[in-house]
Amino acid sequence: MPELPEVEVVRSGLDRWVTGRVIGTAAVLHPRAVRRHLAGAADFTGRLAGRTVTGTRRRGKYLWLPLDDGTALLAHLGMSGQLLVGEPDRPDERHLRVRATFADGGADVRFVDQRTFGHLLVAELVPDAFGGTVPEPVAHIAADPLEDAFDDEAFFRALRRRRTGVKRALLDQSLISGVGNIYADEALWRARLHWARPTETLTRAEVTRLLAAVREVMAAALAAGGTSFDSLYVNVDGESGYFDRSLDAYGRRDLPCGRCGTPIRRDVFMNRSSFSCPTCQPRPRRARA
DNA sequence: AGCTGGCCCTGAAGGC
DNA sequence: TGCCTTCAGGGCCAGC
Repeated sequence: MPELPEVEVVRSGLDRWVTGRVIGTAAVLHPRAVRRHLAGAADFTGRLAGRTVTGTRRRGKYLWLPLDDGTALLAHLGMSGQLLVGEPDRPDERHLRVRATFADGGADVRFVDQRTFGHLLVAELVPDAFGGTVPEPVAHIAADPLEDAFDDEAFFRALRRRRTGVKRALLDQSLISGVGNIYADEALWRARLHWARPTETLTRAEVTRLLAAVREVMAAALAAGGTSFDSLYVNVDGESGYFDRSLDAYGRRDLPCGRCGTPIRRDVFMNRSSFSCPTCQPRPRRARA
């Protein structure tokens, strides 16, 4: 389940392979992979043919390749999406959805996605709220916590205005982008906050602690090449990261908390798992799922 | 307007 | 053995 660190590993891995190269042809092998490209698969491939890739960019969990005509190839990996680089004559992967070849005949780029929650599209680059440009579908999301543009004070004020639980807020990409279920649980564990804590009761010191925890856990995951909890996330060479060995809360049901030894508990809300330490992260009297 | 829950999708794993 | 159920979850959107 790729979150910010995993997407960044993919972006940086892709960079030297694609920057400056001219796209030859693209092929869509599964229509669902381009379902958000509303003009359809033929328009999608038509917009890529002959374009030069000018770089690689990322915000939160979105990754894009700016093209030489003011558009960009945008990718969201969803739960199981992979962008793989390799020799064009290798066999098709089982869940190959989109293939892009290059005019020089060298290594191609493939979008492989078992669960089909991921997608690709081509969109115009538009100005964002921070003086840069982003693909149009990315314009509505917040900066991610590793960007200079992220405003800690504005995040604190937004949390105080909300009437929801802190984990739900962490997963809301319009407040802070790039955080998914794994890093939300890890950051809350590090900051000793329960997932159901009402955001309007958070103090400035707690939000500062939480943001520091988000940044620390993401930086550590990045350094380890990302997390691969269920082996579906891989870098452009098809290799898994090993940060899952360093997880303190996520997936550790009934295992001892690394700080106090209390068994980690698993709760279900938002139809997903939340792992926390009952001692370090006591449930607030007033809880908001 | 802000917030919540349902839905999309596939394959692995567990239960009977 | 084999079938059925459960689980993984990001983002969109309907509806309250």
